[in-house]
Amino acid sequence: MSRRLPPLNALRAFEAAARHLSFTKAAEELHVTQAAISHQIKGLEEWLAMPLFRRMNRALILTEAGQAYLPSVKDALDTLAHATERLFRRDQAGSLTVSTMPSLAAKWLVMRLGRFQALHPDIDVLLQSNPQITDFAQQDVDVAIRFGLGRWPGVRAERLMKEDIFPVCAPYMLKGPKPLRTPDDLRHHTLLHDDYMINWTNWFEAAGVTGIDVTRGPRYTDSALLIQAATDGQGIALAREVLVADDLAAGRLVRLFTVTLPGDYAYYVVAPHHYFARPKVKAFRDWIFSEAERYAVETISQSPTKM
Amino acid sequence: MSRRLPPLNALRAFEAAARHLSFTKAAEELHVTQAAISHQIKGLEEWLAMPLFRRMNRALILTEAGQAYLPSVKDALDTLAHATERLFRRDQAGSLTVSTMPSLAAKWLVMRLGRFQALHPDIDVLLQSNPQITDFAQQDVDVAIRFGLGRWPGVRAERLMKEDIFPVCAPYMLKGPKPLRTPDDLRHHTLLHDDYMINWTNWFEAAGVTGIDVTRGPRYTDSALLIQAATDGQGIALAREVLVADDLAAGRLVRLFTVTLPGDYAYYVVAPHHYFARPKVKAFRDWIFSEAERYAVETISQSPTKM
DNA sequence: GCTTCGGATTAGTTTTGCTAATCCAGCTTA
DNA sequence: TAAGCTGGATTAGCAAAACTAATCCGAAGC
Repeated sequence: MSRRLPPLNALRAFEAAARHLSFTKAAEELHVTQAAISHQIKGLEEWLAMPLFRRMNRALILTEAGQAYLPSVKDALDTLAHATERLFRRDQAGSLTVSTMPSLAAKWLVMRLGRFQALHPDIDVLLQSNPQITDFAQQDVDVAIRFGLGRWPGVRAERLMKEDIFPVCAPYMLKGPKPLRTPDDLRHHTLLHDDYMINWTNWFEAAGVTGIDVTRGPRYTDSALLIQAATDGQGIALAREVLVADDLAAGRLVRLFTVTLPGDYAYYVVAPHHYFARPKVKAFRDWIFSEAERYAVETISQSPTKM
Repeated sequence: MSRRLPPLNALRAFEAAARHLSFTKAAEELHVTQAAISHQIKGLEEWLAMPLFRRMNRALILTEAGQAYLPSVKDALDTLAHATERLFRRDQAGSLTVSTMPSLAAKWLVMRLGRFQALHPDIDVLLQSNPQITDFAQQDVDVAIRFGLGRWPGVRAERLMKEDIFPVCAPYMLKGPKPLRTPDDLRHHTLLHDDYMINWTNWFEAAGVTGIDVTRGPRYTDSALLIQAATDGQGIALAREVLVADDLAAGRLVRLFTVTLPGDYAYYVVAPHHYFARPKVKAFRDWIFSEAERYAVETISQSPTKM
């Protein structure tokens, strides 16, 4: 399957010069100098060992060989251009695969996607819930939202939202047999653990409480399940603000105390650098940043004042 | 008419890698290293802002975009390769335009072309008789045979045959009223002049004759007409050996004396350098050199001994 | 644990593409 | 007739693309 092909770039120059019957006009069209076209045609004629043009004064004439070659060259270049345009067009609509943690998907993203759909009715989001870091080389993912420090190698990470950590519980627990007035009261309660990057040790440190056994209590790798357990009254969950914001607003959960563990960790929009130039990825990125902005405004107007 | 096209060379790499689903095999096919393919694919994916392959361990998978792109890219490259092959093939057969002086055409080349035709029945020689130096840039000439010093700019000139100059006349003039025993006898005869690069002055010098008026007598720009006039008994022609060889052999002309004017001038096969790689030009060049060789052998065996 | 496989990356070299400036030959205009 | 214009060719140099050898990486196989 060995094709004998001349320098392909020179074919661009040839086709343009042949159409215009002018090196100068071809140069204009291709945004290069006349000399560049002259060089390319010369090289092509030498490669082919035959003239493609007759150089008259102030005129260019196609040789028989040039005339014979032109239709096919034009055809091939058109084919390539159309195929390339079709690729770009398919990148402006159709499906967009977004990968993110199950918790963010369930607790934050899903209830907002309707607004993306309304804004971009020709883009279908395929939400891929995956706790693992996305390997873009091996996975058909267009863009990911990850939680972390943002320093993943080989990708571009744009910081979307910060995250605060604090305890939450079901509202009725406030009226239960065991008090919940100070952080120290937590020693009498079941602690629900998020195994995904956060732990109670750091929070107790920040709260200035010691002597509480943080090794006890149910552990969840899926933060959404952790939150569900808290909502069901299974115990006190150390939760991330973004994931519980809606439950707090709906009164399904209440926040305990004012001690907040600010994290170095945040949510990032992540993809290989050149993906960000793709229309669909860009549309999604722009939209989600506006959602994060909107969320931040709503959160400020509902600042914690209780406890 | 502005097409948006990716780097075309990279499309070669893509198509080969996609067919083989292997960068290594694509590299083998294109006679480059695996790294070159890797670079090209990477560059193309970045230019397109979308992945064309999934890199698995020991395996390569085409993405949807890659799958969509491949048929058109293959099609275009095939189109170009076929068109190029057709160009080469048309250069192996069909017409071959040969430009030369009218005299050489009439007196030497025409009667030999039959042998070229027998050797290459698929090549039709178009013999263009033209006394001017060929301008290959403006004229649709594949190869020329010129008479001169061989130092024409911008072309390759291969020395075909040397040329000797001497007087000839019709045989019956030897028995005429005016003697023709010594070069000095020419003062009583009509001198026929070839206006194409040679003149009687140089010959008389070589013959050691003085006092003959070389400005008198008919002049011909076409050497073939000069020879025709001599054959008709119009006078004594200063002729070039190649052009009168057949007439001498046939007895239509006889050579006078042994004084020969060797010339710096010779016959050359002339064309732009890269034309010599073309099959048709090469076939003609090779053939005409064998004819010149053959002619040289025949001429030696018929060395001048009379007078 | 070592080897193999196959693509990715690094650092450097070679080739191609391109530029600005100038040349060349003819044509047009004043 | 001289000057200016037109448009391709050439020169010399720089930039970008293409390619190389060597090495790295991650997984699969033995």
